[in-house]
Amino acid sequence: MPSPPPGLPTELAERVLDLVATIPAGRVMTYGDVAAAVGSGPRAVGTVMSRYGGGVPWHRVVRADGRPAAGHEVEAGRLLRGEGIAFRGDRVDLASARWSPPGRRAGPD
DNA sequence: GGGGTGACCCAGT
DNA sequence: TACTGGGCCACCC
Repeated sequence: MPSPPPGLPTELAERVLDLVATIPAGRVMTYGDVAAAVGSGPRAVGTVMSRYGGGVPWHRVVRADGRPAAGHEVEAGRLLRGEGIAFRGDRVDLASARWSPPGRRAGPD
């Protein structure tokens, strides 16, 4: 069993993790995108990821400039390349890899 | 209740 | 492209 981090996950953390878990392989989202989707700020998302990101594809969440999470550039880059994500130097090519969750508005309901 | 910290974002230079 | 300053939100002491 993976050792759970100290402190219990908050409601915001659950929303962030749930969303990140839905990001398909080969695609990425920025902290800002995730923040907007859960109705919070990018700093808060970063905090959540640093504390509870271990259980989700955290490498699929990158900064607004396409660079992977601070302190995990190498690890994230290795995983992302393994998923076939296009790179521009050390940064993800957001133009082709950026992803957004499907909005219920567009679908039948 | 107040202040510090952090896997951030944006605009300006 | 790199650096700086201000703003943003949640969590911890």
